[in-house]
Amino acid sequence: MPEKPYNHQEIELNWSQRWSADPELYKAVNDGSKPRYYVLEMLPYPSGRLHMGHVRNYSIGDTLARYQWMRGFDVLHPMGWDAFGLPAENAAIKNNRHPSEWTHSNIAHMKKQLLRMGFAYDWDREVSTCEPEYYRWNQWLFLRMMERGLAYRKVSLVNWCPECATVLANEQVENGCCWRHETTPVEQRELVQWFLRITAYAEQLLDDMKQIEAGWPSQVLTMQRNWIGRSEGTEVDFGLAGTDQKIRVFTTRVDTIYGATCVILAPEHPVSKQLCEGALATQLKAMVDDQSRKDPENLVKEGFFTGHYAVNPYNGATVPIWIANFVLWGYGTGAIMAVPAHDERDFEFCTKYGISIVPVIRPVDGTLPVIATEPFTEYGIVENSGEWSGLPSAEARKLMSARAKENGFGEASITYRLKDWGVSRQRYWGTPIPVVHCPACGVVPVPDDQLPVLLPSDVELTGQGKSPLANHPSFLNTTCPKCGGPAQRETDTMDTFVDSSWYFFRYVDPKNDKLPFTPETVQPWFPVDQYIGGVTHAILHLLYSRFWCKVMRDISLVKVDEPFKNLFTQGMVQLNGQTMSKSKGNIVDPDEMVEKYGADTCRLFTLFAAPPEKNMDWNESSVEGQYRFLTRLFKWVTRNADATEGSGETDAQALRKLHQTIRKITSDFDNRWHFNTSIAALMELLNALQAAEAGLSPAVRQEVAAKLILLIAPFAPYAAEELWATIGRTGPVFRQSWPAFDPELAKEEALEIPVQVNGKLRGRIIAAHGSTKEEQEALALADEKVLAFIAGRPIVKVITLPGKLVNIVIKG
RNA sequence: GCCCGGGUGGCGAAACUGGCAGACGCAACGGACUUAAAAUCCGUUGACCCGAAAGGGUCGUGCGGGUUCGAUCCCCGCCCCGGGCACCA
Repeated sequence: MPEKPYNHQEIELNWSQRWSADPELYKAVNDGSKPRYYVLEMLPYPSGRLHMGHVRNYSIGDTLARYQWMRGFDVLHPMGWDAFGLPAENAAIKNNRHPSEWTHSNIAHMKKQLLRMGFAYDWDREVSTCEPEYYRWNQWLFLRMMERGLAYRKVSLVNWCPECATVLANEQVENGCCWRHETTPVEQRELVQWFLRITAYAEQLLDDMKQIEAGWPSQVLTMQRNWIGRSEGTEVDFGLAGTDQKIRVFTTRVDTIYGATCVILAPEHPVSKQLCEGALATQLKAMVDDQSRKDPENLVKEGFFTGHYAVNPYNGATVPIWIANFVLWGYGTGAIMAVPAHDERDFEFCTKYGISIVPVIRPVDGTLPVIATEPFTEYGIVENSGEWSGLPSAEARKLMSARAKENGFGEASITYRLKDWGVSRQRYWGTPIPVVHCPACGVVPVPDDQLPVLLPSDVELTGQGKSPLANHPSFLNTTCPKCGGPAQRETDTMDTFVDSSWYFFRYVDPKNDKLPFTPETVQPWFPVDQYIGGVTHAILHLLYSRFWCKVMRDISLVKVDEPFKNLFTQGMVQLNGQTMSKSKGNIVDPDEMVEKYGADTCRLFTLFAAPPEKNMDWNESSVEGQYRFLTRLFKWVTRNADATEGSGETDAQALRKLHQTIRKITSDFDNRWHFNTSIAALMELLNALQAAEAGLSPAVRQEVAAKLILLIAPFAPYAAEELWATIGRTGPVFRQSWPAFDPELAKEEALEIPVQVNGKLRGRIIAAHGSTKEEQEALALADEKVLAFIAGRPIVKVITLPGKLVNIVIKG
């Protein structure tokens, strides 16, 4: 056949249409006849258009999915939409479009883009989290958590803009002010909100890391470990002088408690309010609302004395009670004892306010330090501490905790940095929280058979006032499921991280209307074999998903402890060293490149530019190279596939390169996914084939052409499919077997071995396969160039790695 | 400040982790084809030095030390870039 030109537009549009018209094409068989393989990529937020980060993520996943199909697996490769969220509401307010309409049109557009990229998804399993068919199961699962005490209400602080009279998300607070009222400082308001008790699973989330250690990047596990922040210490009750009241503090250094010179409360601590009257109360409110506290890096420690005193239960010492901006309400007990002699923060604070400094720990090999310019924060020997004096810190901590317990003024305690997950959002575009507030019965869960609690569509979004659902009377007013009396619905919706915490289970059983999914259906596919996504989700999404999985295990929906066996975190796509983002206005749209060069080129380029785990800087200059490569490949295959002439003298050479390439790419897939080197190997192969072309026999031309198509198929599916059809084979190409490599054919004719003299390359010898160490040494020592360098000097020793290297060490 | 990554030609990178530094691609330069251009094809391309040339030599993987026959790779001390955490008591 004559050489054909590579017309990417015609080829890709043709196959794109045929693929879209065939819903069976990418379906998982799911009958157990083949081993299963679940490839999962993080589902996108439908912001409007695909960006390069998506293209990179999905190119990696699609390449893997196609490879696993060719390896004979029954592959599950689904896609969906993380469709609830604030941007839809913002767009609604700005452009007067309904969030639903905005979201659905974005999904339609982005789906078209995904199809155009040639990604092989089983669209029958598409999940969109804003549909009632999906979010009703958020509600159902929420109710199960309520039953188990895992979902509960408590008072918590929210950002409040007095101008809009509404709650703001953290993203809507800019420089401590409202995003739409740049001069209006944001206040903190107390609101009763819903929480999920993830802290109850803190230990399991730590322990079960063992199960996924082998398949997850250690960096991600470390980040999660730090996030959970397990810390062993002691809780101690200080007395409030003149009353029976106690103030509980948490410390990891109870061994330093004789050096405590004040107690400091977080501004939000209830006792703070109690102790502050008049001018102090005003000062307190200002501190609570102070937005600069959210930027700890630049926070200047400030505080004030309450006029009250606390009593140290160990020695009866009376110390002043302060309130300070650096003490966190959300951690420990929200109150600390300050030991300036042995803690840097306390030192800084107490020095500033002239609070006394009492050293009580001496270094193991020294005397009690003079604390003048810096605290001594290490472990040492306890001093000036009554009966505890002389004990090493570690031992004192243990014994003193035990004493607190015995005497009823405290106990050893484990504290986590991890907090319970606040899921209430005073927003419209999210899952309604399925409870009813009844004046008679209190908080009443909506019964399962009344789910879903539907989000009404006719809601006015002004961005002002209370939660939008609270202004919708027919949604708000209902009857109590328990007593039948008039009641009001909860108007908060759920955090969208809820939606993405279990969608990958729903993919397996997406149309189930009895349960979130049937356990037996889902079980064979779990844990997910390979999850792929950005490292940006290393903490929240992945931690919530792990938590959710454990909860579902505890209610017998799933059997696995961990949802994702292997995790791959791709690097970010940057532009000039900066993350692409809307606010920076440096987003690159893939459409242009796809239009000009085609999806295959775009995919190859994305994979070729850098190894997938590394950040890549977007620089289109090398994209031409990928297009040229596909063009050359296309032409080579079409002009060789049914050639009838050729001597065959270069056959062995071509087959050798072919099998070396198969070996190389197979190992890249199975080990480290450095697809940049896989593609480079394919380029080398094509270069070699072009060089050998004139001497190839017809049989080898055909064989090599066919294998070449199979090798490129996971990376450039359109070109591969077109070529496969062009050479008269039956498709689809990604259902063919991945070519096997033959080690004999891949073997080099002879060994070329570098020879060094004193570690510097001085020559090369050609040795036969299977030649001995001695033979190779003899060859090296007979080599002219090598002899010239030795120049008759005495040989100290010769180091030979048979088949790899000879190094001759000489004197001088 | 702490914890991870990373630093290799003009650029993206490779070297499968102690054994031939720079594969593959981009860009650049030279040539062929062309009335011309584009496209395509062929060649050169780390720096410096010797040589008319073929060829040869020295240096070279952020900087400074070390281990080793041999270091981009291991160890010690720095510098720079990226990411995460950061008053977590």
